[in-house]
Amino acid sequence: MSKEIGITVKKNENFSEWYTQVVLKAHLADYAPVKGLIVLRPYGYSIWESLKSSLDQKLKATGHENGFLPVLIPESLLSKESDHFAGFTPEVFWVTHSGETEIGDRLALRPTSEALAYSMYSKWVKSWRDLPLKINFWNTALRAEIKATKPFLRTSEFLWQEGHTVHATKEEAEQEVMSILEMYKKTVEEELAIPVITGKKSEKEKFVGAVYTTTMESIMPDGKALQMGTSHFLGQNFSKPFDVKFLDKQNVETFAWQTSWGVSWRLIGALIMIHGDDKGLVLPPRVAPIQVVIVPIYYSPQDMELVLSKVSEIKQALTKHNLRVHMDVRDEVTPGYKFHDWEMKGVPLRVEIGPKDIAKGKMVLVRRDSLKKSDLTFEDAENGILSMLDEIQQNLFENAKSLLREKTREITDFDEFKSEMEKGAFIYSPWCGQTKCEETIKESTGADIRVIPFDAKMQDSKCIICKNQTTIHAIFARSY
RNA sequence: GGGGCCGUAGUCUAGCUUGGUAUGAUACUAGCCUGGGGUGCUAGAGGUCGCCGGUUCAAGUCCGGCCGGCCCCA
Repeated sequence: MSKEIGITVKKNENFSEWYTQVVLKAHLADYAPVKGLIVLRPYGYSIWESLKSSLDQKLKATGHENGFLPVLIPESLLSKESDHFAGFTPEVFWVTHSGETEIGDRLALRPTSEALAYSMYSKWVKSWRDLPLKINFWNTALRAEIKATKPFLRTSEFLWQEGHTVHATKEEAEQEVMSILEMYKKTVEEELAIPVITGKKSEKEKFVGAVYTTTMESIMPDGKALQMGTSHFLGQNFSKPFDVKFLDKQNVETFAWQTSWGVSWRLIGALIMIHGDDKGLVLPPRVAPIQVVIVPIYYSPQDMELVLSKVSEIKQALTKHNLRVHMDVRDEVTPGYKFHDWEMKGVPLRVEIGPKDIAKGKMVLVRRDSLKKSDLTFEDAENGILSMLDEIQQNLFENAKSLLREKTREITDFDEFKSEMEKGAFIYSPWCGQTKCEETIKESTGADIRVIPFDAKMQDSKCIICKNQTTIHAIFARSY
């Protein structure tokens, strides 16, 4: 029937259009009236909630607390750290009036909260006993996107968390940077089933104001890289202008060492791109708002009663295991319609129960990842479904790892580099460490350094551009 | 950053060249029929034609500006 209900383009034929359709048609989000802003619908927000809850637990378990910061930051405060300010100012939204009255010190809608948070921290941190201070904020940030907006990937306001910590020593702060990055990696790999590569950003690509930035990066099916999260070592770059200092055990006034880090709903964008297929969204069970959908099938009122009571029984049994189960009892649409509908929405597992199944004592299971059908007896329902969900989660992760492998190359010759980059790839190449060579690559290929992986081991080699000796192995890619 | 395209009911769309307040489908509501891969019939309801201005007796249609969206190439 009407094909417009479903996804009308193939993922590998028009990736961009496919992505937009999945976001809208799976009811993840919709466009707001202002350019670059989206409304997150309950189905999309639920994914964010799962991700949030998983990360929040880990943060709390490691001594972080949540706080809340206001959205308006006076320009005078935002501009205190000059590099930081210069980096963000092109995309800041400004509030210039309250009612009809012009505001003298105009107010920024937070592009990030370092300035505001640290102006507060300077009041709260006086003694070594006040440290470490580890506060996380679940909020949104606003950065004006002039062109090329894309739901979840590039929006003028985005949901995220930003953590801001203060430490007595450099070592402790650097440990924090790494432990957060590891926490992010674990969360993304285990919950979203997306493998990431962790490492450092180059000087050119680091967070403005940071001493260095660590990052986790992944590659999308179209060959473009996506930054999945960052954790920054700020050193004393902010504690000095914002006066975050304390008296140490020797009664010496000392500037504190700081970190900041964040992940955003961009991760949902990655999830859509990595796992989705021609039929729509494919969700890993861990974050799926609905993990199991049960479609009852019946012809007569007698069958209806029989089927619905069996379906409720199964649903109840599964709910006891904390599974998110939905019973699709709509009678205005046919089973076939429901099958397509839930496939588009990416529900990991579908259960069909009709009179024939009840007669056989079995139900039909259909996996969203492979679309394979199988039987399961009612007695085995709970264990069978639990283990199949685990299998789906695993399988999605394995598929994503294969994608990453397929798209990764190791190249030392620049001509080969250029032709491979045209296809879209993660390219490991030796790099001398100079911004000049990095810029040459950017100009001629559009690719930049996504990450200098921690685990990239390389013999002494020659920079792909200037041929100077180096041991740095960087990953280059075009990016979102 | 550069270049194309688009905006009419919840959704998809005809009408625009050649001006006269709008076509069809789907979804929605009611009743029946159906139901294991996007059911069928009958009736009903649903519209500031993105916004503002201009031309005109008359603008969805022509002109200008703005807002919003999509795609392609750096």
